[in-house]
Amino acid sequence: MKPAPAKSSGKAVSKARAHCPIARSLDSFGDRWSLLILRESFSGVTRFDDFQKNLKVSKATLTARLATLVKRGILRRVPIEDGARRMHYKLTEKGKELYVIFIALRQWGDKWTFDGPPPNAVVERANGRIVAPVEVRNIDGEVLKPRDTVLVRLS
Amino acid sequence: MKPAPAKSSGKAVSKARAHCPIARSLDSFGDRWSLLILRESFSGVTRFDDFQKNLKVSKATLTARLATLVKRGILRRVPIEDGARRMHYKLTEKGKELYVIFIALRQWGDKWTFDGPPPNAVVERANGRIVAPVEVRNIDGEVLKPRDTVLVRLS
DNA sequence: CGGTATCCCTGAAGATACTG
DNA sequence: CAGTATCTTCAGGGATACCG
Repeated sequence: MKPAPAKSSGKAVSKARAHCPIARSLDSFGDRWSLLILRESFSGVTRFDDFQKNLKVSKATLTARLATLVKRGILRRVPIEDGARRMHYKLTEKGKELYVIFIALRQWGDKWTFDGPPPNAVVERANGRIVAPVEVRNIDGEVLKPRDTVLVRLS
Repeated sequence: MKPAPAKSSGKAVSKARAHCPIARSLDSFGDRWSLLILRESFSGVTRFDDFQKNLKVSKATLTARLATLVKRGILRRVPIEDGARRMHYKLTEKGKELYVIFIALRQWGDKWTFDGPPPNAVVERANGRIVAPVEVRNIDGEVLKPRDTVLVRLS
């Protein structure tokens, strides 16, 4: 496929997106279904059918989203060794490093997007203690606020 | 008169989305433009025209996205006290708490979505030191990995 | 089981023009 | 400056049917 359909209209990637690591991140997994698929992945789901049953997504869409996530290197497609044509979709290292983002999104969503008290909590598996809110820290472990940091271009 | 209009097609919010704090988070600010607008907000931009010039977004779209962010309580619309009809769009507390998410998205995007070395880095304003990678920690400050945590429903 | 192949509908967003 | 209004295009995704 061509990377440049020219045709400026529509969903062409603007320069503002192309150079922004935040936009590039969400372009990698931030669409309607990919993050739900990845949420399932972090819960241990690996099979097409399980994704489909859990998410109630159409098969065509699921196929497309899984293919994209594989192409992006976030999931890996591995055949199950059982003689059948079954497939596993497993998180790559790149995918696993989305973990902190997902936890941060969860914490913010639980805190701010429900009317009542948060309906969920992330807890330690071993002892059930609530996980601390994710924070930005410097290399000394001190918590940083928005005004404490700035972006620099390296290239 | 249909008992269940259902009207399933299109972008209706599925149950999978409605109850998922991750999906709800991205539904709040994860669209094509909102996160770029918020990126600008974290850089100190507050005025319509500055958003428009920096992002090269159409005015209609910018108006719509700003309105949505205000409605969601992420931005606040405040008149500038200069006699003119100028407006500021400022981050609310809810908006400011997106900070850690944006930093995490930036770090992941810089690390994984460029072919060469990361083109950007988040550094401390005061001394230029690279900010540590955001991590998930328990209340004792110990770093947690995906297998160490689980989601529990409170309601 | 794990997909393809169509067909259709919808919403996001660009372009352009107009307004107080 | 800070929007509205209108028109159009386009990609995502549901529904449905089919396949090895």
